Amino acid sequence: MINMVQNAKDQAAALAMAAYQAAVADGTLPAAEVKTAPVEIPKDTANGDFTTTFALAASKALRQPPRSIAQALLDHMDLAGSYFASAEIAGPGFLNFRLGDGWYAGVCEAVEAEGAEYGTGDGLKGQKIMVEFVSANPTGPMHMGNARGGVLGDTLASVLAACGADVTREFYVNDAGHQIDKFAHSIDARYRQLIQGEDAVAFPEDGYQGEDIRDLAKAYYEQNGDALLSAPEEERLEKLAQFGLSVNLPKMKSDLERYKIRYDNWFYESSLHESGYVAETVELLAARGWTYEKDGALWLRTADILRDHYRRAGKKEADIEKLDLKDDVLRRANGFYTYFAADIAYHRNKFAVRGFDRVINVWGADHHGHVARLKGALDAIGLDGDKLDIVLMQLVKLLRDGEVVRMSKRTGKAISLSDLLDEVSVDAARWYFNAKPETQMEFDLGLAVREDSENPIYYVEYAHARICSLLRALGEEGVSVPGRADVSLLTGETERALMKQIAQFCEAVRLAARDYDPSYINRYLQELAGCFHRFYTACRIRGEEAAVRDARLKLADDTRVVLRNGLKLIGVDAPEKM
RNA sequence: GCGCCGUUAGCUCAGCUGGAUAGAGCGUCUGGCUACGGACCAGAAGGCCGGGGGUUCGAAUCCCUCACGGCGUACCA
Repeated sequence: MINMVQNAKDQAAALAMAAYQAAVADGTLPAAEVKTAPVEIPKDTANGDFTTTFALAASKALRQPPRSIAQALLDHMDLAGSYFASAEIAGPGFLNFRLGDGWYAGVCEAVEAEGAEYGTGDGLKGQKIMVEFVSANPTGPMHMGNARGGVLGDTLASVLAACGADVTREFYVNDAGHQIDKFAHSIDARYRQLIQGEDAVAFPEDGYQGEDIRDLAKAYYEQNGDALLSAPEEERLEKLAQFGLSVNLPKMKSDLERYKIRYDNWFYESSLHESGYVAETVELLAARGWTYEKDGALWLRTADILRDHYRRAGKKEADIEKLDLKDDVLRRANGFYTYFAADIAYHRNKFAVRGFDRVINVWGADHHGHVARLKGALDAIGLDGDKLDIVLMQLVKLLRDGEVVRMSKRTGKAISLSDLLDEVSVDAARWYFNAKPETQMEFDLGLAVREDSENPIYYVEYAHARICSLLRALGEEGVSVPGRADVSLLTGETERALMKQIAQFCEAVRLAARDYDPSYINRYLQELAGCFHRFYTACRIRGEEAAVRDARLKLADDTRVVLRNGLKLIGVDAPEKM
């Protein structure tokens, strides 16, 4: 992994520190406890390519005005053999560095050397990480929230893998518990209505109203007739639930694959119940003294667990009281375990059985109340809740021509993921939904088409297609991309800006992984495409003198590689023609 | 009530661990190839960064407070 931005930052910091030491040695500056020199990239290139605020930050400790410190640094600085061609003092005491030819050459060499690997790193090497995302209830079609969570989780997994992590993508199938029960009762009612008439059978008040439930009942009836009608209720529900899942799960898988999402593992909640792992986990909590019985149910002392946790974190007692912490039921009076109990078991399995170093869950923000208690429960069974990271994603507000559309599965009026993909291209949807997790998004179906043509994805894809077209045109004239080119010929503003942007790719990947925010890649690519379009407008390639032509051609090809790498990271095609 | 997230240009959103004159896209307006793809480029207009305090050389960024919006506060998941 070659990160020329980081290299330059490190070098600028080292140069500043060396200059400071030299200035101390000859008495120009007083000795003081000084940390490393902070290095930043100025927004305006008129202020150099890199800058250090050393003089500003150290002014107080050294008891000298920033500009005189900066002058002393400059007087004691030796740029020979460095990436930098010059340094100068500006403003209140910034020390600005300007990059030399060697650095730019290094950027192009890095792309040349690493190719499809360019941008990847090893910062997370050796880390076994799980990203669990979507995990939608298999009781109905996936909705817009899943469209967002799907992109976020999948792309986050890609970004982490690009940083060297050993990543597993997982879908948790909630094929047990109350929701499935409701699902079964709903299909059962529709099935009986089908045979005995709508009026003869009451539909459960809290049942799933959707048309898809009727379809499932009808499909079962067409395949198996009315024999089930005379079976005991328990058997009927069991059979119908299994039938429903056998239809819905493959549909979910294929919808997700259409969305270019493939999981390494589909984990079934039912397996945790069947193996006794849920019961065992609850017993473990009981053995450690974290449970008690009340009203026939088994409760977890969540309030105590969290109170301890907040105390350790230094939260004020009065603030803890205000939280009004409550305990949770693990096993109902009827003997069934709650979803929470299963979830604790599931996460225990992730760490204790499968040995993940870190587990990331992408959740809708409506689940945020669940975060602290799940982490707390993991602590309570002797695991480390801090190894579980929850990415809370704000929900997508669905509008149709400015009016809010309810996303509930119960009403059956939700717009499903597959409906969405019928209206908008997969790439456009993937680009659009790859936004910062905490921003609330609005998605207006009435504007979906306009949204599509305005989508910046086309700006980025166009840059890639343009380069490919250029390479084709030159190839037909017998001109191919040179192995090596003299990058020092590329001194134009747009050329240098493009090379600097290419160098930034490693940073974009690193930040996306650090912040669990893969939308860094979108913004980066948009900027890269912009740099390329400006370069392309300002600089001709075809017909230029051979050395210049080759250097520019090389730069265009490097851009193509980075565009392709970046688009691949977010699961969007890099078209050669549009 | 308590808690989490948010509030930046007409709209959708950036702004990395506090840094120089707050940015981009869309929309509006004005320009730009007989030349490698005009799905492009250049320029203009458009901002008390929700309000008010505080911290310091320096705040959109950190702290406090208020307002507004979304969400949560289940023997649902």
